[in-house]
Amino acid sequence: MFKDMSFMFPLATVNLTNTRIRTLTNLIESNGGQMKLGPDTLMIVGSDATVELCQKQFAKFNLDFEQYRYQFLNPDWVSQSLLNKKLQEQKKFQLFPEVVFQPVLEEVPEFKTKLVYVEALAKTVPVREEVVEQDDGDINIYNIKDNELRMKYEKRMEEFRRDILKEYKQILDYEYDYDLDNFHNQVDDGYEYLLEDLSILKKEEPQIPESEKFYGDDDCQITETRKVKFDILDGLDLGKSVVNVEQPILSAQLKETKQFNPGLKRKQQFWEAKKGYFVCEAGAAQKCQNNEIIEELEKLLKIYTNEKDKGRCIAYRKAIGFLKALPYPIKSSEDLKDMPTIGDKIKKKIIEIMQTGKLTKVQKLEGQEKNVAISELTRVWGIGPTTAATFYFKGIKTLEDLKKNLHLLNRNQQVGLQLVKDLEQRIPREEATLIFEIVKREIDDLSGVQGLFKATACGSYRREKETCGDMDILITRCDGKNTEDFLLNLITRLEGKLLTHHLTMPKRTEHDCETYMGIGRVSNQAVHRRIDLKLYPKEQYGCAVLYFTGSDHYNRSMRLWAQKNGYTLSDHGLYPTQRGAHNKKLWKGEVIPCEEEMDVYKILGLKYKPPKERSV
DNA sequence: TAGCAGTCATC
DNA sequence: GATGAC
DNA sequence: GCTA
Ligand SMILES: O=c1ccn([C@H]2C[C@H](O)[C@@H](COP(=O)(O)OP(=O)(O)OP(=O)(O)O)O2)c(=O)[nH]1
Ligand SMILES: [Mg+2]
Repeated sequence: MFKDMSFMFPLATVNLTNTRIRTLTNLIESNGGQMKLGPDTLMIVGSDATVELCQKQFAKFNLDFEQYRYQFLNPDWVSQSLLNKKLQEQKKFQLFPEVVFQPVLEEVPEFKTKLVYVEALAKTVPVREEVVEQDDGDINIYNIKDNELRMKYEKRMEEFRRDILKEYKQILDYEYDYDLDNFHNQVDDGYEYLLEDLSILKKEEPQIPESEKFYGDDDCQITETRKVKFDILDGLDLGKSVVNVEQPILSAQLKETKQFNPGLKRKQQFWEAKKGYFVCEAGAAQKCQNNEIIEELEKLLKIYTNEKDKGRCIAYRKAIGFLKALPYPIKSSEDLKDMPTIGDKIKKKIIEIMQTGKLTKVQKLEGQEKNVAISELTRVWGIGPTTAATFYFKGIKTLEDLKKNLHLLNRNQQVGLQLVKDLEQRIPREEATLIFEIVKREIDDLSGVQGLFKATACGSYRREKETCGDMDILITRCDGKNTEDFLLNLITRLEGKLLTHHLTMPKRTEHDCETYMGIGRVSNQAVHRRIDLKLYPKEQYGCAVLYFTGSDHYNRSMRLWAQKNGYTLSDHGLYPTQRGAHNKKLWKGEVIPCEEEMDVYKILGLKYKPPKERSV
């Protein structure tokens, strides 16, 4: 129940961008408040503390909180509505008719749109930005030769145009229950259309001198969306008079990334110069020289993880990764000059650490009751920052409190709680080896043929760490044949010998992989350990070991590099990928076969790193 | 100002 | 879709 | 929080 107060804003009058709304949501929700965002209103429920927070945050935004606070609501009503999930359903919060909405589309760039002047409406409307390959102009996909067919087609196109315009009008008139993003999704659904066809005229593009233009490897350039409503042609017997209606244009025309990924060369050249910034290229330093700084920054990272401050998490993680790759110690602020990932704020913090050995910020935050509680609660497997925070606001602050509230935990969390003391201990390498041996023996016994299945111990074990947080074992069938039920049988056989608890059972994914997560121990007296078993088909082995060996930050770095170079890298494979504005995926090609880790490094143009050097 | 890795399981 | 995990 |  929310005994506290609540207030709401008509979004129309508050200049809150997406980013700001996200910041605000995070802030409020991580402090026990609630925030609901409707298409036109922003509602906040919380205590006095929440109000204070909002005031501060608004001040940071340079906004006067009091001016915008619209009204207080009856807390009982809000409690009821939240409990009944009414608010989520009420798109417009019609229960507050006194709120006057004023459209300010330009001021609230809610969606990834650009503003386009629509002549027919005599208004500027936001239109989602899209890019697509432009062919050299010779191929006209509406190349319908038969006149009658053409007229039929054009008639339909006309109707379609009218519909779209009507919808746009509705949006603008607020008759439509609008959610522009959704609207575009709906339009996307089955439709493809040309902006020109909607009489939406583009603003003049800025003139780029010919010398600065880049037309891509194959003299083609993505400039604008070219869309066709596919089902508009349904029922028309077009014979062969229409080119390319069968396939979406993107996949039909962009066969070879290298050839058809426009601007890729320039992009790759650009990132090549910054290759050193990627820790996957630099690799971990043989001996880490900046442990003191790293330890302190990691504390801050942990705090921000608990606070769910995604942006800062990323920033600190990158900075830490970079320091781990640095082969020399930082001695003075001179050393910090021009270091990537280390900006003004982090630089200042590093200097403070060098001078005093610690951070006042950490001291301040670490001691706060809420952070203490969340750190404590997230020790349990299955409880993350959000769950921990909700527990905290229910007054559950320690593991002891959790034990009294077992009904609030799911099965896995209960196991996690029961074994928390065991699971947070790291595994000595010898014991890890023993676990691996047990699994390997069972694999051979089960398959009946020595070496038919290959098992690889990955994770920190493969990176030659002295202790491991858990066991990560990757299994593949060397002859590439069917592995139906193998993992399940393996687990059943290991139940008496190693495994004690199951967390998730194997299930085929769309990529033909299976994952088991569980807990086991080498003897009845031994400590319980987390054990992950993964079964991947042989074709995916290269990418799978690469992924499962990590470290997590190393993976992210490598995947970012792949992204910047026109690929997508995952545990299943390496794919050529074309991205448009805002890194939106436009096209994903066929998987590039990589049976070995080395294949991935070669294709990405990165130096091979032995596992040991991947501990960034 | 937007994006920051990519995927899977569970609820 | 949110959360948590690897 | 950093960066294109
Ligand atoms: O967010 C993540 C977490 C993990 N991994 C990969 C890399 C990692 O090496 C592997 C196994 O994960 P685990 O959590 O076991 O990490 P680890 O590197 O083995 O360290 P630890 O010693 O804590 O087990 O899975 C990721 O790609 N992303
Ligand atoms: Mg591990």
